[in-house]
Amino acid sequence: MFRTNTCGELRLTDAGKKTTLAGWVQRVRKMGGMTFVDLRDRYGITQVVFNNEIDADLCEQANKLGREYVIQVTGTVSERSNKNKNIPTGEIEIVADHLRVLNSSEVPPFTIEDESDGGDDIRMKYRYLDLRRTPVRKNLELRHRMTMEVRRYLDSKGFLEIETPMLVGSTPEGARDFVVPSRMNPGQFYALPQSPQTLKQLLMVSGMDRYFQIVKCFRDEDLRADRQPEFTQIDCEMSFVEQDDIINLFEGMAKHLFKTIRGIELTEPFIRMPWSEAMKYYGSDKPDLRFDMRFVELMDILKGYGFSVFDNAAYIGGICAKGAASYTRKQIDQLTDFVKRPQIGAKGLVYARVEPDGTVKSSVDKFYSQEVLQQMKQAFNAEPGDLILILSGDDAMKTRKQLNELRLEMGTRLGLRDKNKFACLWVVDFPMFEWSDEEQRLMAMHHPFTHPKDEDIAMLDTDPAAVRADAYDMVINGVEVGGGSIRIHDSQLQAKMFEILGFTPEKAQEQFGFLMNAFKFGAPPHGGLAYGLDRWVSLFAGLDSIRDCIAFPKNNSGRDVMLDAPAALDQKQLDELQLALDLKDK
RNA sequence: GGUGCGGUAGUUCAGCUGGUUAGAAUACCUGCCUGUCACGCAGGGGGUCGCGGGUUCGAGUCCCGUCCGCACCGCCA
Repeated sequence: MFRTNTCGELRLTDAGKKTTLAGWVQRVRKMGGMTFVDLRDRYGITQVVFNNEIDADLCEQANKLGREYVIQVTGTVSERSNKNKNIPTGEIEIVADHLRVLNSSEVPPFTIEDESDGGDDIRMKYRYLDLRRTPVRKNLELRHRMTMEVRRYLDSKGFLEIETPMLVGSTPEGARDFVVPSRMNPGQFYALPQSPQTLKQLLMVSGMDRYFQIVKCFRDEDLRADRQPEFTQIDCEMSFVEQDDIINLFEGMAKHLFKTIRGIELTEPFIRMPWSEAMKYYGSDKPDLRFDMRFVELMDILKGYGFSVFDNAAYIGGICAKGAASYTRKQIDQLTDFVKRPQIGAKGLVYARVEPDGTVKSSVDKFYSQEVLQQMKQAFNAEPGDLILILSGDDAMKTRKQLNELRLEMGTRLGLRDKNKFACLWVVDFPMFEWSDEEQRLMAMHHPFTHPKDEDIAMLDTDPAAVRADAYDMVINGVEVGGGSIRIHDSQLQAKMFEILGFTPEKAQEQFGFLMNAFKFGAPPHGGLAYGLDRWVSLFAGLDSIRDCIAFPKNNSGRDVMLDAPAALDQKQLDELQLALDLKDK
């Protein structure tokens, strides 16, 4: 037997037992006549002791061990004279009587310890070593537990897990596709799915009723800390349901995860906030509701007093930062610089402090009487010690988005974005379309299969931009953790959608004929949702990047630095695919 | 496509307004050490300052270009 126990399980009650452990050498401490080895596996660390007076040869062997050697040790579980309270096995040690080196190791390029000295770059290059570290392993363990709970929950609700193909056809709408050339069909390409969207809808046509899949999706777009070109969705679809049915069932799943994984019992229903409200009060379709600081619009109060910036603005709005009146001039200047950064693009920042006596002192006092400023104070329900921050602009939506950045920044500065606090909500009633300047046409905000709200269908012909969709996102702490919609199941309505999106009937037939044809054969009403697994895990683990919960992630440029992929193909492979490269020189 | 920050020992970093032989910590190697657990003590080795060009008597330091990394904007139905 290679091992009788793991490095994490032996306790004082095991004292006196003979045991064999196998694992990696975390560290060797040579004391002259005796040598301590910390032996590590994924279950923990156990101290092994070699004593010169008991077996000099064995101790000499132990002195030759290096970091990350793989060894097998047989010995007796013994009570330690000096106990280590920092580790679960700290009350015992193994008094070794046999040592076998299973494999040696070069000195690792970074220290394989909880607090590694390695930066991201080198840890990614040697990710297999990084994964030996407890914090990283814990993230994968958490991910495993979450997928198990997802399967348990959905199975209990009658869902079938069904696999859909990874080699599918390219679709024009949405993100760029990763494409795969077909050797047997020269000049033709598969695409990797951006999501199994149409396939799961076809499964509904097939009567599968309740489907789910924990599935890789692929999008050839630029990366972010929360975006990888391949990522995992918990993809679900249901038939014979309305929006409420879906929201309730998947809110139930969220609560199940909170309870089983984080031990948090969420009893209240999640807030359901219309998209228009989210934009109006938070300037974002994914508001972070761990703190309030909602926008207050000030057009009525502050316009018309000769302050031209405000008098000419299409939008004036602000937030009230509780207790931030003590902000120094320097801190305010930092905030001003923050909102003026090109990525945010505000022209400037107006502030007002509520003094201890209740008076308001602002940066634009010369334009406003105390009476007007008091009116403003009332609008915010501001109290002495509060700091009011105001942005204005000639485009209401743009200014709200700027104010959103400021709100989040203030939330961070005031410590209101606690990673152990969770604020969940549904954002509902998204617009059906949004205008694309680049394409000069309406684009589907969610996707082209989304059902318009029944009461808005009439507007599809008259005012499509005003049509709202039966679409919903779940947002936790400002992170979009999932979203879905009721789908169109009528081929006529689907055809109309494609028309509005600028497809000719021929093009629509070519791209999505399979779906519209299927709808002609008794497609049931259906809808669904997809959760982003990587984001859920990151949220529960308190990670800054989803990379940290992915075993082998891509870097910022979409490269796998460990595999050194992507890479050029051999000429032979290109020849087989009948592909010739025509790379543009840089 | 764009903006910002970074690239110096195996690793993480310091290195000022340009100026002798580029430092620290840690890791590594050698020796000593019988209760360590971030062991300790003594000693040692280790550098294409990302790369290319320029300015200068002189560049890790300044300038230009380029590559790489990270964050963000665009993009991500």
